Amino acid sequence: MNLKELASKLGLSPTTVSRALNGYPEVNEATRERVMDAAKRHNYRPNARAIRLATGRAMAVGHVIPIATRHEIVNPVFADFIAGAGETYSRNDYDMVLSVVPDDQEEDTYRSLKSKGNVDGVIVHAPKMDDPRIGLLHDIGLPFVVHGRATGSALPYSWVDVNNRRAFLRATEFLLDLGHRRIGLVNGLEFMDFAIRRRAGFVDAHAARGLVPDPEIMVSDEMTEVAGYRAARRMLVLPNPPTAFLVASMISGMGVRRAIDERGLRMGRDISVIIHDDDLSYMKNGEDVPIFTATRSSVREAGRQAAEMLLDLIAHPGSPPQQRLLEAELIIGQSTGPAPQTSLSQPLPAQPLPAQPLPHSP
Amino acid sequence: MNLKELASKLGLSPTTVSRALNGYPEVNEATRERVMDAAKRHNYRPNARAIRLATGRAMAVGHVIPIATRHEIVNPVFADFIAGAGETYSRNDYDMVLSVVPDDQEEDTYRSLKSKGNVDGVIVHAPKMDDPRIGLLHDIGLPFVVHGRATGSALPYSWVDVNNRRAFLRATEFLLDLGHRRIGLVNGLEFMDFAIRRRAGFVDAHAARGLVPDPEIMVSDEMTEVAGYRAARRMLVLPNPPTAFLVASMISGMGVRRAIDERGLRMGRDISVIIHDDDLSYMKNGEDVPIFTATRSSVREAGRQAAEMLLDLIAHPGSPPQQRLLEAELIIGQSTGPAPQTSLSQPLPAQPLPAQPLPHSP
DNA sequence: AATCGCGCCCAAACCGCTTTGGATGCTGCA
DNA sequence: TGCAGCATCCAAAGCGGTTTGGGCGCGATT
Repeated sequence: MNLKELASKLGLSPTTVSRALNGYPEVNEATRERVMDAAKRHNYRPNARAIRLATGRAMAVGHVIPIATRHEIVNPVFADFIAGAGETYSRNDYDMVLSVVPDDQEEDTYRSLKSKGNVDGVIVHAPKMDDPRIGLLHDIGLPFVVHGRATGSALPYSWVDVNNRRAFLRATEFLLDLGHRRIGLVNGLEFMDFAIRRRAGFVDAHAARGLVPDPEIMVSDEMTEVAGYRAARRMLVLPNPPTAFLVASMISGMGVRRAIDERGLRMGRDISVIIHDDDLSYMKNGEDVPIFTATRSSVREAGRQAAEMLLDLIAHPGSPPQQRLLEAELIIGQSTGPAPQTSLSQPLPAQPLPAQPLPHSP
Repeated sequence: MNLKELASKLGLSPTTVSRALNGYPEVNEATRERVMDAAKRHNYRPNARAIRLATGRAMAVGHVIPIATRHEIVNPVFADFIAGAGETYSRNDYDMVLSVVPDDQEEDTYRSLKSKGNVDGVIVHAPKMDDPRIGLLHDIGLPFVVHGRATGSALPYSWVDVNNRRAFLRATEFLLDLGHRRIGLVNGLEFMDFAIRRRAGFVDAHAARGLVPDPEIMVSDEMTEVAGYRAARRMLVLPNPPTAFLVASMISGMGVRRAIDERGLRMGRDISVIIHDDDLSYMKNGEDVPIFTATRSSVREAGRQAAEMLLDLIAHPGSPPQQRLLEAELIIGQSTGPAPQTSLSQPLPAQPLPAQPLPHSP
């Protein structure tokens, strides 16, 4: 059932039917109702391909996911962001198209998306310092919103980001207020923009009290359970181990907790831990009471907002770039407490460590 | 730069240019090269919207992701599956469109995808017993491949699945061979097809040796860290606790491990654990040596194969349904060992449990 | 010499919508 | 009465490709 058939069935021209369905004023209300009714009865749904060609709009938004042989973007955070953005798209009758491409083809994918007209705009994921994608998208004139920011980028651009610096600043202050003076930082990879900002917040909070954090207990690595475990493990066997950890993610935090457990220490009593919680739908930080004290910010909500911003940009071409900075809240859980009075610098009566290679901090 | 412009620049008709670029035989080889060359020089890329309308094909595959207020499909496994499927699509110049919709709109979404012509086929995720989507898609004539199977479905349909029953059968046998007689099952939600099959494998392995597993130590719940922790915790305080656990996922396994650590037990020595490992890209089961003994099967590879199957189905309409059963391999890690000689039924000199509500098995 | 077949190319129809540019008839006002 | 103005509808031209149905020239066949 297409427009022409429906029109002839109604004894009307395709023009009028099209206008009736799309709410144009130059059609009699009685006629419109008749058309609407017939459309529903015959289950008519206009062909999306024809609409796209006729209007010149793709009614679709792209997300490019580079696949590397090394560490991948395809991470749990990404999935939840996509879910949030997807909600917005389907509410607005937009399609979400995902392009999973080898990372050396990412640039060409954006060019192709634009020139083939597959999408009206894109979301840029996981920005790095001086991210080249911003200049590229600006050049080819494809509307975009960055999830995060790209420090060092000269051009203005639209973004939605969490105030990562402030979040880690506050978390660090909270630990300092509890009396902790040696805080281990288990950060994400510090060529990622968000990790850079978190580190800055961590350092600044120290600096504000005349302290300088020890580089020995600041680690930058992938946000996996194993990496978190290794980082914490290494720090805990130092002569002067940290009394608290600030950790980049829930998953890393589980690794940190494992290292703590393994040493026979008790999280929240012997060692405090604060994580960043992206509020993932399938990885809740506890149910009624939070397990970890955390800086929390819903990445799903960020997805919704980024998508809304992009649709707005698409609807109003030539409008200036928009920005939105979301604040993380500090959730107090069971993993933090006052710094222990007794020095932990003496070897603990803990279980011997199982034989495993001890990686060094990168 | 569109076809017409390119044609006039070459002094050819659009017909010939189109044919030259698409490899049709009725064009002189010299002419073809001239066209190819000009297309490259002018960076001509045919408009996807026009192609779709003209050919009547969407050149796109849909994935519908229902969003529930309760437990969500948007899980880590899903993300990796998507990544695998996405690789296949982009290699074949297909788009992947994700529809994130409230779960009560899932059916209408499939209808709409079909009648509006957005996609040429869909992948069905997370099949349940007697899944109604199979009948629906069959009725509306939209090609589809199911990731998993739907026990009880009468119609034949295409699917890609892991041999979940066999995987858990072998894992259970392995534990029984090690002398374990009380094995706790920490399963996924048992209205999901894969969880039903895993349970069957677990039960069948017992039955083959004349054993009947104790329902008291078989739990079905979400595959989260917290749920895994709670399930294991509850079983470990039983008068007759299990000496081994068979666990549905890596994340659940981390919760189980936490419960074990908390009791002061040592995984692999006091308690054995086998998990199912979906081989997620960002959640590796160790690096050189596996942490957990595991039944491993790459969900990403399943995504690739499901996508390939679907594209084949689309390319050959009317061809019979295809099926593909992937076998999981049993990876021996550090989390399993012989059943302890001494009975664990006596209360252990472990740390007291922190006050927390003890949920009962559903 | 007439015809056939083939290689090569083109004009035009078509895909299913939107949108421009009228056409028609009726009302209201000078 | 004449005409502008408005409400309502339609024919046709697009969007940018693909595909059908020839057309033309030339060597080979009869």
